[in-house]
Amino acid sequence: MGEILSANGIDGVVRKDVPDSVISRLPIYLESVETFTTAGRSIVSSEALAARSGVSPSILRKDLSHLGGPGRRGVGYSCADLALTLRSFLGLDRSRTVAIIGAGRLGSALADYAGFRRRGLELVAIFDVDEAKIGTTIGSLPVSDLGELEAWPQGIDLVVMATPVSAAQSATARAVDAGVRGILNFAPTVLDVPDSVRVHQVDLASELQALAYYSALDSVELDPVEEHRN
Amino acid sequence: MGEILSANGIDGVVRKDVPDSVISRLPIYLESVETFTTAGRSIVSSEALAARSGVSPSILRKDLSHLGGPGRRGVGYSCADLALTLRSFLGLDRSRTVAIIGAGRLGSALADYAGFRRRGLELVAIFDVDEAKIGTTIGSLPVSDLGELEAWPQGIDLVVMATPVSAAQSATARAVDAGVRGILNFAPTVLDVPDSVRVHQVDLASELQALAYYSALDSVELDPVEEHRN
DNA sequence: CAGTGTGAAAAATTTCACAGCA
DNA sequence: TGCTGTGAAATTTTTCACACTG
Repeated sequence: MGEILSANGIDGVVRKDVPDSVISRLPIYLESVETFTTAGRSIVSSEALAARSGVSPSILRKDLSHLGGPGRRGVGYSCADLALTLRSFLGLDRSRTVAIIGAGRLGSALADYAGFRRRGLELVAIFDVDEAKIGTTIGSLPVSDLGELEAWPQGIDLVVMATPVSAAQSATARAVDAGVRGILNFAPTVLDVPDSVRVHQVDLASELQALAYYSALDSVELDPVEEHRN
Repeated sequence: MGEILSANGIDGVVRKDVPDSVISRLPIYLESVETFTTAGRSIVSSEALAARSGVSPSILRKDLSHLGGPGRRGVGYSCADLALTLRSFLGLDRSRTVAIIGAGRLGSALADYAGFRRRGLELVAIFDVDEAKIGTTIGSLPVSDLGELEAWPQGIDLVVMATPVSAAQSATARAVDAGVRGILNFAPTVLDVPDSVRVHQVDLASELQALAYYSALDSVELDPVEEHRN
């Protein structure tokens, strides 16, 4: 632990290239290992961590090997060390500023949901364009005018886009101008952004429609004793 | 168009095996093609559809080829036919019943969000265990006691799980007993279900943490003229 | 001809199986 | 001895390039 920083380029140099598929699972491992820590465990095996995370032990070990092999052979992973390594690797040691754009039902719900702070994220603003909403309070945060986004004092790292489809692209343009680096988009539309900005899509209806497909399938055989092997 | 039904096994026979990765994109194509229809287009090319959907044209064509090749060579895809084919393939021609479990902030917001009906989904119930919430109204639906889930008259195909982590597994057990076939889980925990039930996970904090990783990366070179090729 | 459909190649991801180290 | 770390194999997914058809 420490090699990670060099493999990582804390100053923005190289950062070993880790596949997206791996990155997307690391936060889940972090959450799992914290559950074990809370439960009083100090060491955990790849098998237990994988089970809690919903993946196979081999993929968990392979994924973690990208962080320099944070475990001890014949023993397992130290919960405390692994959590530290994961947080540092994900860049959560200095907490990231998050803003929600869209103070409607969904935006309001998301503002409450998910202990941001516990997970290394700091919700610093909620924006809207609706005069009627600006100035009202959600949780303990006031709703600000979207026009203030670009000049926001602390700077904003990440945005949760909770606007209607019709407003999403123009709000995105503002966020990009403000230097936002990642957008979690709940509007069911593809956002146009430069390559320097990453967009992850969350589409409730599409997810449900995909589930509908499987629900129509008859529960044909599915080798009944199927579980993660190895 | 019609071959799809036989490849599909409307009566629960074979249903050609289509990869999950493909299934997850079909709802997006459906949404895109409906946008074109609404805009008055009757024919659309793989290039235009792919651009609107955020994928490459070649993957779109390959994906759609699983539905029996619904396009016309030298011409493109008929918007109307393609929408019909997609809906039928996904099993959305008869609309699927959906219930939300958890009438907190998030559950309430999701109940409003996303025109369910327009997308072939029918929100039929919202459940909670909290006496104080049961009987109140969200949108136009009353909140029902979770105990009523199993005996719900219409039967429930899909569930959106919007409970706290602590309640998610027990609510899942009830849903499974009630014959639910798919669960969209917003609680950041892995649900234990039989193989006949599918779970898709949506984890706000994990998504943001993954974005945090990329936001920490310096916007190094990224061949600036990068776009979908072919 | 224009643009889909599709084998074949390439790339990415997952699984296997065991070497290596506490 | 036990469990991680990891090359190599297997599998899945994406891309390519062009044959095919209206």
